[in-house]
Amino acid sequence: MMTESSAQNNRINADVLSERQREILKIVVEEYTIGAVPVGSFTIRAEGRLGVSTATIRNELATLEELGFLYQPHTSAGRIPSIKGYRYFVEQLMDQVELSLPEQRKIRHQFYQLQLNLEQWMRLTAAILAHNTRAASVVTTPQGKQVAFKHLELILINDALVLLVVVLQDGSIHQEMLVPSEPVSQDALSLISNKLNSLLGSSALADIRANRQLDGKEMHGFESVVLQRVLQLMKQCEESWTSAVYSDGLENVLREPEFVESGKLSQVVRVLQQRHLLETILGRMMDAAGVQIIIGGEGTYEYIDDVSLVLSPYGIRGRASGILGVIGPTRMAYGRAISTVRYMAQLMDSLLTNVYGGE
Amino acid sequence: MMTESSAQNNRINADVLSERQREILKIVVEEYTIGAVPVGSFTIRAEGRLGVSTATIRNELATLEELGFLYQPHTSAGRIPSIKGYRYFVEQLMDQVELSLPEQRKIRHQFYQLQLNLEQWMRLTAAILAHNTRAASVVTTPQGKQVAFKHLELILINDALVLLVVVLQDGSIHQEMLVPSEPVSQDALSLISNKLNSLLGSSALADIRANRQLDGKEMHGFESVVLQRVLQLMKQCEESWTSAVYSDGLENVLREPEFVESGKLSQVVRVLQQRHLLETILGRMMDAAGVQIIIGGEGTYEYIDDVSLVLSPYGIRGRASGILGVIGPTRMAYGRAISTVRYMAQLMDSLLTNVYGGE
DNA sequence: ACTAGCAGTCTTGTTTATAGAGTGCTAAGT
DNA sequence: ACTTAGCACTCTATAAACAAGACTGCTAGT
Repeated sequence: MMTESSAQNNRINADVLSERQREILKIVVEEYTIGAVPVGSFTIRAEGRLGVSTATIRNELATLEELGFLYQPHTSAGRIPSIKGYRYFVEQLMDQVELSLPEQRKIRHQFYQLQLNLEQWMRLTAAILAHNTRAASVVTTPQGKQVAFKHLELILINDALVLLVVVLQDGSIHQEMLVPSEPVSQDALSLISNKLNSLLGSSALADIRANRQLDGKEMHGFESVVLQRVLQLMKQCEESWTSAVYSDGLENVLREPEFVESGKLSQVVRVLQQRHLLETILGRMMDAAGVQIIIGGEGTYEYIDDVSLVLSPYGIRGRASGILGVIGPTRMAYGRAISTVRYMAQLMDSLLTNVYGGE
Repeated sequence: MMTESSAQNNRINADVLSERQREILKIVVEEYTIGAVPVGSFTIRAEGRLGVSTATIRNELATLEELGFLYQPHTSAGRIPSIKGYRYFVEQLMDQVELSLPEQRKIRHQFYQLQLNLEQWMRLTAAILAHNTRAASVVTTPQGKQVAFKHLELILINDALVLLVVVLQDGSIHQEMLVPSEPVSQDALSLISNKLNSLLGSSALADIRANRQLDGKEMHGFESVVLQRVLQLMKQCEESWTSAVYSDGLENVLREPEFVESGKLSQVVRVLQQRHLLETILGRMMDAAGVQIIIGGEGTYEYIDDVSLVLSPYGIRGRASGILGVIGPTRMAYGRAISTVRYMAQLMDSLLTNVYGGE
């Protein structure tokens, strides 16, 4: 028996299948993707690409099933691609097409209408992914490899309340309210922020911690409160790398026939809603390069079957990265999904590099 | 025939029903809420609160149906509350209980563990609402009645990029990247931000617009770019009042029997995902006081039937307000939902007033 | 090596029968 | 004038039986 394929070890030797078997497998996947109905020999024959009879096709189908690329939900039904079948399709059979130029242009155009606002970019990316693939999309904000301080600002809201705004190196902004133990003036706040800004410079969290000089300096009460909060904030950023998750197109997926009944929709919703699931899955993506495909949970993720993910890291080479991609039924149009995800990742790469990468 | 009840005009005269009819209607709603199965005379009898025979109950049920409080999905099935029935239940019959003190304490405790961070509050509120009511929750950020400037900051990211951070009166923070036409220094940026900060003061958008003085002042290129962006940003805030929507517990609702099949789940998803639907619904809530209940769309919202909303505005009296609440099947536990929504709204009121309200 | 033909298997849809839930009505009781 | 026991009736839900159809796998012939 062949070893099980998995996301980690998923290359399937191309030679195990004859050209005709490859063609048949391809047709099965394509037809099943369209119709969501098991594909039989007559349907394949009707496709016209094969010049052989249904009997021959049946023989090949039997072989493909034996090899684990297809299965029957029951005797006397057509064939459905197995996870292994999808895997083979994706790696060996699929027509790798790029998004058409008009589509690319249209997408770029939508971005150019936006201001230089990361949040809007993420939202738009999620919307485009969902719309183009007719699946649900996920986009996480790009996060710097190491958390480093950039700037802080203290703003007096009223005499009992101070707004602390911290800007980190990756451009992310964090806010928090502070209650000073005694009334302060905006001038006093400006002094503190100037001092801390020049003190902290652009240092990474580790550097700041190491810098014993900070303790040495005399800090009066509120100053050290601010410093503590800044450090704590940076620590939080370091720990949870998914600051925000944008998602769109859930309604696409709940129209799919495999989700209308059965609890399978809840798998998608769970993945999208429960932060730690998403972190588990996306966490393993971070170090990968290019578009990654997880088909039907593929052994590693027990809680999702019948659900596939097409994901890609994106960001600025070596400095910051996020994840974007789509989630849909195993029976998804992988070609379109992959090309869309790849294009969006590249687009975000270049947008981010243009804007932030000049350093 | 009676006039249709609606969210606007929904008081139903208490006198139309006898005490026994009221009791029966109450039992029907309660039982149906639990079981999701049409309630028949024997079930009502078994409840034990009524000392009469099933035949008598049947007569009363027939009357209640005639009056429009109940209906049968088909002859020889039990009764299901109609929208009117739910309405009457909610207004006249329901046991109005507060959240128990231990529950209140537990919730407050969760908040006190958080920093003074609005975003975290919103998230927690959404989580608590969803968990407590076993429905999906929605929370929108409180937004000031009028958009007013508070502070801006310009931070040099690199020589081709400037981060603009704008803080508005309601404490909301907005960021955007700007590309100066020619390289600038941080010192130059500080000059600009100081100038604009003192110029704009704490003025509302309308005041700024009216202030022709701004045009009069000579502004060199980048300075006016910044000003333009600030104004545009404030305009956007004024137009769309839902800056962010937090939601949780969608998985609760998709376990409900009326949603497992049929397209009814998509109603909930649509309301939660599609911004403009939410704005339509929540928009009418803003001026109301206290907990509002929309049952099964109730005529006004055609796109939702079999879905109910329990919502409440919250915020700082007269200055800022958002909406929080839950969305679930019409067959939801209104008592629990209402008491939870009310408590959370009050809690947020007091938290916000404590922090921001001191002005 | 391929294919026509066919028996066999399984699903799906339809029909029919049955049991059960619940009603509405009537007639009798309080 | 209510209330209630009893019963006929209706409709659903479930199961069983059956026919039609979809595919297959196999065999034998090209």
